[in-house]
Amino acid sequence: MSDTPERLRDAAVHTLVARGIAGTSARTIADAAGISQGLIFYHFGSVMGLLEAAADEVSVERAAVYRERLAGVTSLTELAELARQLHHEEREQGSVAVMAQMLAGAHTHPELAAGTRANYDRLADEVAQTLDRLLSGTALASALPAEHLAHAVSAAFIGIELIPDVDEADDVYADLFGTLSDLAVLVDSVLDLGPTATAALRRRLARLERDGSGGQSV
Amino acid sequence: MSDTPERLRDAAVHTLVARGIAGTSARTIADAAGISQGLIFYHFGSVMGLLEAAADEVSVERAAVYRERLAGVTSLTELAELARQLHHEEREQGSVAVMAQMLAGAHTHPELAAGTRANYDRLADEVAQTLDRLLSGTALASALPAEHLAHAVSAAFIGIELIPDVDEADDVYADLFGTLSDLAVLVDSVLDLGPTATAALRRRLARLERDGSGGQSV
DNA sequence: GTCTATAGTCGGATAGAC
DNA sequence: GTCTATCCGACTATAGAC
Repeated sequence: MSDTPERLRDAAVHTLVARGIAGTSARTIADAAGISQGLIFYHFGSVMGLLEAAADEVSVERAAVYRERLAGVTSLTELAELARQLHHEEREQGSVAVMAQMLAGAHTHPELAAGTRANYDRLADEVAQTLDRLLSGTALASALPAEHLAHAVSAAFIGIELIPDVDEADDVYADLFGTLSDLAVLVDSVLDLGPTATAALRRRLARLERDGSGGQSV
Repeated sequence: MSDTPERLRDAAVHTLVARGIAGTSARTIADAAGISQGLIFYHFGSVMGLLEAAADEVSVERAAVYRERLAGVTSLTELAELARQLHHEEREQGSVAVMAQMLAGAHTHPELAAGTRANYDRLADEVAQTLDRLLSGTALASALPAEHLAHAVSAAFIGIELIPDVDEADDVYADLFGTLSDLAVLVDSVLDLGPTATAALRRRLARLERDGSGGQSV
């Protein structure tokens, strides 16, 4: 339990989540780990080196958990519920909060951009695969590309971890995950409409796509 | 054109967007403004004071623009298209990018949290009012509460401004706004289904809401 | 109001003892 | 490997000349 690099990575994650990128320094991390500051440079070369290593580790660990949990999901409604659960766990492990702070830090230290983006993609890919499994073959497969949808959901997650709960009364998170549930229930319901309505929807979507007023876009 | 407080606010916004919260200091802002560093403390008391003033100003300005442009929107598909346009303008004015960096900074400087959250709410409220106008009275009014949906969309916008475009080839933004369009077209199409399908959808949503497996949630 | 100069703190990173 | 001590640059903020 006294593996120093491991303790430093953990302390880095904790400091990043608790104090933000602007409050994360060799000294604040070392204090959190109860270790001498110089060891960061001995083990990781630089503070940024430690931050990258810590962010990568937590990203890989959490992506594995996500993959396992996502595998059990059989509807968008269930997926929205899982999202809410994962968010609660994030409070402790903080992989998305870490990512948000690293993304903000990448504006200051561009060398962080590539690695952080890779971590973001790792998460988004897991979501994309699940969405693809749920949507492919349905009437909405072409109207709602899984990969694009996964990007939108992932971006929302990043944003969610940044928005502070100022007032105890209004719980932003309840609102946000409520919306995900609402949308999921809606799409599930649409998918579950009778054959007549589904056919009508297909025709309408096909026409709109042909007219180019939406769909794949750009 | 030589109003010093104004020049400092502009320089603060520019620095925040270009260099991130961790790279924004009295010196970097003053350099961007071509002005002595001490003036920040004379006019705003502290660096944080300047950042708050700058973020507030750009938030109020942009919210007014949003209000005007949103007023002309008549469908979700149009709304998604407007979102894409506004994002392009953000690159210069940067009100959402500023907000993202301020939110990241609020973890380091908790005194920024309340003001930044207020700026976020100002933006989300404009979106909520538009969504309410578009959705109220439709079959989806109760299934898709405008205020909650506005939170999700706003959070996604915050996240979007943070995600870096590492590879020139893959344009994240195209994906993200493509998804918004996809979703908007889908919901518009659902709203535009014939009376039989709409009635079926209403029944299904009502049943799910009664069973408590989704809807308003929490 | 704006400047230069400076005090005092905190940052990244290194050297050397153990 | 880990520590203490230290260099030096950047930071916030203030003082004082103009």
